[in-house]
Amino acid sequence: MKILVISYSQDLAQDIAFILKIRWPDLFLVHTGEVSESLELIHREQPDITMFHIPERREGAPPLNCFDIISQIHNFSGVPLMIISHSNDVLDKVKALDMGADDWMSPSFIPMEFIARVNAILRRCSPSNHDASFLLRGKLSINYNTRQVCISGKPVKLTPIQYKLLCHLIRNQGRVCSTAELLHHVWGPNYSDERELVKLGVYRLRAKIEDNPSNPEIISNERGVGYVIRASALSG
Amino acid sequence: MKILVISYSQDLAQDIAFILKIRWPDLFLVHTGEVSESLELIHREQPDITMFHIPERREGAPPLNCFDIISQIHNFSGVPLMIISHSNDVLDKVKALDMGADDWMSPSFIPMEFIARVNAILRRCSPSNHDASFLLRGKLSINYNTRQVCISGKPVKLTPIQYKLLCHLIRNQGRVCSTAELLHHVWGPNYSDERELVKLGVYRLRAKIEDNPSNPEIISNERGVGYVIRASALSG
DNA sequence: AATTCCTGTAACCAAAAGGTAACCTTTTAT
DNA sequence: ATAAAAGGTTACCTTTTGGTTACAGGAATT
Repeated sequence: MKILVISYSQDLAQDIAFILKIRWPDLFLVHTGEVSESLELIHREQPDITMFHIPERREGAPPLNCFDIISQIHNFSGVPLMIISHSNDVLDKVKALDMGADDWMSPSFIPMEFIARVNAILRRCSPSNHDASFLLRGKLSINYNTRQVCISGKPVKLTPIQYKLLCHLIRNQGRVCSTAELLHHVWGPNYSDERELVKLGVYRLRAKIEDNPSNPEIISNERGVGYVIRASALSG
Repeated sequence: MKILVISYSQDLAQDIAFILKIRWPDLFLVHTGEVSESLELIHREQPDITMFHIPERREGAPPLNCFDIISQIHNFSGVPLMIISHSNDVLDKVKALDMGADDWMSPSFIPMEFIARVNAILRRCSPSNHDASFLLRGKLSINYNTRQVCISGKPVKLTPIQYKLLCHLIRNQGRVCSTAELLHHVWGPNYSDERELVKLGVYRLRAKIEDNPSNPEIISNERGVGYVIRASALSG
């Protein structure tokens, strides 16, 4: 996954790089040079997504025209573009989006939202990338597109019920999900008293995702209530 | 251009419809009914984009789980989703985007920005974006003009259904397409329970494009869900 | 008119998944 | 200490699913 970050603020570039590393430890490029160089870089590197930080103002130099840049890029590349700009002017935002930008964020973004939005764009723009819609929590990763689940990098084949069960627990990570709740969400609204099923379901899921199923670390039981994946459970 | 708006607030639905009419005077649908009906509507109408307004709170009824809805929709459709929600919680936003939403806006959006964002999503997701007249992915090539399909350079003659099936899977490469979705897209909206057809259709398609049909490498099955062409499948 | 091709129906089978029930183990309450 | 309850474990059975084959009706082609 090749990510190109173009920023004229050394600090912001650093910040973005740091954030992106959380999710894409391997590949990214940061550039803080001149516009023409940046365009050249897009052309040469063919990144999967480009983040363009438009500076508020540059001393000496003429003010950068964000729209010119977008249109220039789109002359030779269909690369997904995320604009990062201080401007609060809705007109700027609208114009940028209309000209071909895929999203627009303020530089004071919240890292998690930033990553999520990058993800959303990548998912749409490079559906061939099997990494595009996925969640990484410590040793566990889930790709919601391919429904592929990995534990410590190793792929695990889950049945539909097991997959749904894991997703629900992950989605509600840190909160104890009652047996009745799991039954309802995973098995469906027609089930309500068959709590045996949850027991077996968890057992079978554990058998596939726990290092030592008889001493489970990921899915823990809250006696008399239900099951939970604690925040600390996936760090190993 | 078919736009589906699902809202539980009659007022907001009206507002959105009004705004959308500025840009797309012709086609749109608004729905304000029950969740199951809404899903059914997506299934039947196959909109190009869906706006989902998550209500703040509904009296009497259990609170709507936005994430469940997204995940349910993605079980049978790859329709682009824009979530409209009052929630200011970044975690909600991130979760929704991670689960497959394409954008997230507050109901107090500025109309122009709303339109611009819908535009941006459509630009990326609309089919016209996908059918360059020619596609080359590893060993597979498709000429959309002549409908000529080649595997490792060798031309393959596909029947209409087989061609549509392959195109849909390729267009959604990396995403598991549910049996229902395939049935709907390939066979048409009048089919909904004849899952036998998909089974046979895939079988016959495999017979033509797989090196070893009884050990398929291109089209893989996701038990209990559907079929997918994985990103890695065409490299050979 | 004859033939080929495409599509859908039906049936078969093996494998996978899910469910039932029993039994064992641990925890909790009396 | 003992019984009861909850959860873990196992074995077995039924249902579902997907791959496969055969066949027939209808459309398209010759």
